[in-house]
Amino acid sequence: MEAIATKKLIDRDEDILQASMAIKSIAHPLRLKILCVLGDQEVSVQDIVDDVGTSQSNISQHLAILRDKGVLCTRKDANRVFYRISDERTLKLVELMRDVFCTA
Amino acid sequence: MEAIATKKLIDRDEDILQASMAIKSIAHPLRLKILCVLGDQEVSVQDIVDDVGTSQSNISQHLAILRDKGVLCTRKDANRVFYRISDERTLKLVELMRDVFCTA
DNA sequence: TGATTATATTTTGATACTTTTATATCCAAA
DNA sequence: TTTGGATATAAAAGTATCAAAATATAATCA
Repeated sequence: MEAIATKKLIDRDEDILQASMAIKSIAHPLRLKILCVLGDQEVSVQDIVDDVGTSQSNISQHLAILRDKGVLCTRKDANRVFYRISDERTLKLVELMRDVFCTA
Repeated sequence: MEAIATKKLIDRDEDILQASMAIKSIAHPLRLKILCVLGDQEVSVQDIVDDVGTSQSNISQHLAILRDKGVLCTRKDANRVFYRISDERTLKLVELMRDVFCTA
């Protein structure tokens, strides 16, 4: 019972695991909101805290998760840290998620 | 400190919650693999079990999660149930996830 | 009817995740 | 060199998720 004209999605289990872990880091309301607040810009932690609206500690921990998965990267300037989205295609991903899941 | 030319990603908290819940249902290795096995086809539970490789009960639980979030839909034929991906754009999403997160 | 195949649901114990609170570190300005 | 703002880390407590096992439902067949 083989597929006839199936597009290749992800075939290696290793890749499936890696992708699922990265997606998991995005699949939390606060972390998805962080991505939406960042957009294509560089934003300081304090500004993210103000926009997203939870404690600084909580934001910092969620930022660490996104950073550890490679979704975000940082630049330090004096005593402030600026976060931005590492790969601009991540924004396309968020837009597509919105199109598919938010237009009910 | 306002953004100047930021694209609108997801602005309503309600939409962010809905999107994050749907993504969360995909962000598990077995469930992502189920999507990859399905592709654009309709596949029976038993065939999914054979392809993905875990117990029938476990697959059924994961299918229920994807079904409840609207990612999958079903058709029953006699005593078998066939699953397919509800919205074909979900496949685009998986492809983009693969491109962004699996090409390191 | 009784047996068999296919799928779904419930329960349980373990593990992982999230939030909160408290504390620590880093850096610049005074 | 102390002070205060900004960020990170740690520990604790609450909550959610997971896989496995057992059980249940539903359709088919003998």
